[in-house]
Amino acid sequence: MALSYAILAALVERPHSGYELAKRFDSPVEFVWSASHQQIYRELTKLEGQGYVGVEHIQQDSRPNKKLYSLTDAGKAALQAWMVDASPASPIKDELLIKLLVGHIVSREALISIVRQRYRQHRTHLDLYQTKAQQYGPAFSALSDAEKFHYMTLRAGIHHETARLAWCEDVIRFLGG
Amino acid sequence: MALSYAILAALVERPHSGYELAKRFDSPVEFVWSASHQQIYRELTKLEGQGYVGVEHIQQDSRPNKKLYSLTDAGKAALQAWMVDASPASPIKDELLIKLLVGHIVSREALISIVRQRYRQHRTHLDLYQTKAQQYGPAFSALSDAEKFHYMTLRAGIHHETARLAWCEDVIRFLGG
DNA sequence: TAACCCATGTAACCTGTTACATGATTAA
DNA sequence: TTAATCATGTAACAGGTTACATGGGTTA
Repeated sequence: MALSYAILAALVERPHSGYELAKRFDSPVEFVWSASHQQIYRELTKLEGQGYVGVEHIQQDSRPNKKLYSLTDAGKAALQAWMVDASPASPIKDELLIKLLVGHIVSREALISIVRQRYRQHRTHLDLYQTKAQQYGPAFSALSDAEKFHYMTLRAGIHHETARLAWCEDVIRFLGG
Repeated sequence: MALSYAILAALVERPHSGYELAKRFDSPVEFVWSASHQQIYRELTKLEGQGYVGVEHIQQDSRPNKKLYSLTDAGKAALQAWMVDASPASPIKDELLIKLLVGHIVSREALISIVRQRYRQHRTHLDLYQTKAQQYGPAFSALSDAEKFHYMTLRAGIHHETARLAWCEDVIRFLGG
């Protein structure tokens, strides 16, 4: 469900090929949603069948031909209708929590190691979000509406990674790392 | 994958029936993992086939008979082996982010409404986590190892909900709510 | 008498992951 | 010559959601 709307949302900005969408949905930090190219091609086929996206076949010489997908009026209307409904908070579902819950059945060293690895990942993600946020500059009011909204999604990433980092620090301190 | 290990982790504490597991995995805030009863019964069948859990059929008079599942040595070993592997951070995947990314195509009022609803949920969740955390009392060092580890998972919930709340506040301020 | 708790399941469907498959162009 | 980029897909499987199905005991 959400993936189709994430695709429609990406198409609000401009038309994309499946390949382009796949690249944008590739990294857990790049876009607001993530998915594999297999999922995206499957979903685009469905969205086309529903009339929510239109396709233009583009012939290319020195590159494979591609299909450019764009948002139809029906697609935009469906997206808007979905947007005004509530989105309940989803459960946390972090594997590390399972591991920590029964942490007493493995060695402290092993736990410290996996929490440290995770700490580094969140550090990297946070740096990425912060670098991107800085590109919006200090003059927030000078930004376009679309840019301001995009900035607010970056804020979510920053809050998220900061909280995860703080938790990893708590745990490492507790484990005596 | 993770669900099976979450079940094994719950069985570390004590044997459970499918119904009991389903109750513990029911709420997004109650346990470290969530799943429906359908998923749990399916998974238990698989875990039994793998020899990771054992079943005891319990006859009851004034209640339906039940099956008590407990962790086998093989199950515990599998859980331990899984626990020492790294758990990469998973993508954020919050529908609200999609909605905010293209927030300019719906009314501010609608956005404020859905963000406020979400804010209230995170408030409720945070209160729950904090109430539970207080039950561990101020004497952390007096707790058993298992209790300390459980407390650390509550800390994750507290960090998580606090971060989400802060983000909702950012967004509401931005939207002029 | 209605709703809830206990207790277990099947079936269909949707979403997400992993593996397989192809093939030209371009940059190191 | 090796790897990356562009570009599209199929197939099998695992994980998660929704709907359907049953039925006794307890509490309001």
